Amino acid sequence: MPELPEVEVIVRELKPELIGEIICGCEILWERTFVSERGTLPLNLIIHSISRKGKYIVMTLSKGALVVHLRMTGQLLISYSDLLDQEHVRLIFRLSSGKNLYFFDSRKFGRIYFVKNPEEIISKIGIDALDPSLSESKFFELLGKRQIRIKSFLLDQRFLSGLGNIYIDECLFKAGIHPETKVNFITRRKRKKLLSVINEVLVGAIQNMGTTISDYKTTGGGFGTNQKYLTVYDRENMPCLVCHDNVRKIRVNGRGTHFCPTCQPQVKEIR
DNA sequence: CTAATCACCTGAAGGC
DNA sequence: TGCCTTCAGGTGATTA
Repeated sequence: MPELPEVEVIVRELKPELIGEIICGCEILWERTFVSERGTLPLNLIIHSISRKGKYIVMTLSKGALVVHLRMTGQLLISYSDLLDQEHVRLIFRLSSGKNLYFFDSRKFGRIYFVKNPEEIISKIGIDALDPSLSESKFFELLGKRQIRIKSFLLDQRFLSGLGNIYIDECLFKAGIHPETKVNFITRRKRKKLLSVINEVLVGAIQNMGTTISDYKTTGGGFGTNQKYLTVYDRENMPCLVCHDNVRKIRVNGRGTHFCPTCQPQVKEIR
């Protein structure tokens, strides 16, 4: 569930804790969590910088980089105490200051890659949804004349990265676009609206420290509050907060998709 | 190009 | 209580 805002909050919390630290130990408790050519992490590398692209966390080291994807249930938590006996610990980095960086992940989907160059991973995904260089014209160009449904487009990280199921439903509601609308049927006006809504929704969610539905926790162990402000996600059969029509739930690309049939009318396709 | 399905995993929730 | 089924959703691979 961590999407762009949750990952951004985690990155902001990790920075002051980890930059300058030396990784002096790495214990892998679930093999598939850690991916690298050698299968192990060279020790005594310094953490130089921490950044994010889409839902990936990038930690550049004095040699190579760690790239983390939390997928559904991954959590990065920092603790001085020994949490080895806790459930769902998949990997532990021991740091020079005595701190430990724990990777928890109940569903084991999360991955930590060690690569020479983070571009090996992050060049495969599209521009970050909050990248300042994402102009209207660039966004319009990405949308283009695709026949794909808008929800599928936003789920596909190769076009625009960072949005996941929850924020996509929220953005499409606020932009008044039905999730099954084919991209090429979205007017210029609506495209413009969609981009500004994506910005508002993501920035707002970061201010609220993310959305905690089930597993998400910040690195400090805190919870987000953005779930209090969700308008359609997980509100099936509840009244729309704008028009009081019932929120509907359908499946798009196998994902539960929530929308208001009145605020997000289905576009009549010509021909 | 687009879409559907499955695989990867576990825990929570619902039905009986 | 308890067993069984379904659902949750990020991504990649495979198939239609």
